Amino acid sequence: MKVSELAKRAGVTKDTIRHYVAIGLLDASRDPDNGYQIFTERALSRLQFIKTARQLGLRLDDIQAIFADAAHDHSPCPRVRELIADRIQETRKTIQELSLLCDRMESSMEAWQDMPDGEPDGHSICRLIESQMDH
Amino acid sequence: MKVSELAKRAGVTKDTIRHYVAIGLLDASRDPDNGYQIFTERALSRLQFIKTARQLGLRLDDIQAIFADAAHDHSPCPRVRELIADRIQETRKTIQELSLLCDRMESSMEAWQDMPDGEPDGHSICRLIESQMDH
DNA sequence: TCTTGACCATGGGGTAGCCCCATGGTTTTA
DNA sequence: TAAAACCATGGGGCTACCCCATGGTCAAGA
Repeated sequence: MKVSELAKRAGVTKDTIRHYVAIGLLDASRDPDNGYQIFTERALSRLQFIKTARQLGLRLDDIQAIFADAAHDHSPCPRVRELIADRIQETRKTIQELSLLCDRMESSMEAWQDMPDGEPDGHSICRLIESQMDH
Repeated sequence: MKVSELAKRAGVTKDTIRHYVAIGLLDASRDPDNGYQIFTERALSRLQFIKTARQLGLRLDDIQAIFADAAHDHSPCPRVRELIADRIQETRKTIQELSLLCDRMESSMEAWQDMPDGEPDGHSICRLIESQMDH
């Protein structure tokens, strides 16, 4: 099948496929007449695998490593368990950081509730932000 | 002062300053003898302002806009209130998405608890991930 | 059969906010 | 005076693509 059909069947964009092919995550043969890429059913299932892995938070190079394991007749499963465990930690940390950011933003908004908008005076840029400068 | 001193006093890297100068967020004059950048105390306070704004979740182009307001004798405060309100919404949404991702990862890990690592067989790539393919 | 619209490939730029490296000139210090 | 420290410039890298322009190819209707 050609790239558009693969894209439609997998539910991704052509650009995504082109990207995966470019980095060697997916491979295609070529129609010798016109140079068009030809994908097999196998490519489709690989692409679906990639989609699932992405939904689980894996990165493209993680998925590369998984494919490399499989290609070397080595079970990628232990690696997958580790990767996901790591990703869970990272994601929790990110969530925590974003929560703190949210707190900062909200407490600033609250503090600004009773502050008038500052008018430009040549010294200050924005009174609201400047009022938060020690935090 | 030269770039290193500014960097040290503001608590940012030289590269950060170079970046800000490159995009016009910060400006510097030049020593005519050697072309070195010269920063004023004003640049330092601008940089501190930028740091605070970044800590509040504002993006560099937001900050550009704030400076542009101030430069046009227009109070940036209303804009800042809007920007932060928007950013709060976005951040909440991101947190929600990451929480869902975390849930997916955790429920997968749990489901894999009692699954053995699959051995390569030429058809399957990774049993663990494939077991999640319908979600 | 011709045309026109849909499809394909390639290459390049953009995203956010920097970090890191290499090269080569300058300044400072011992 | 020579080495160490500092400066500027330019380019590549990160993440996972998206979007655009150009130009060739194909398929279906008039």
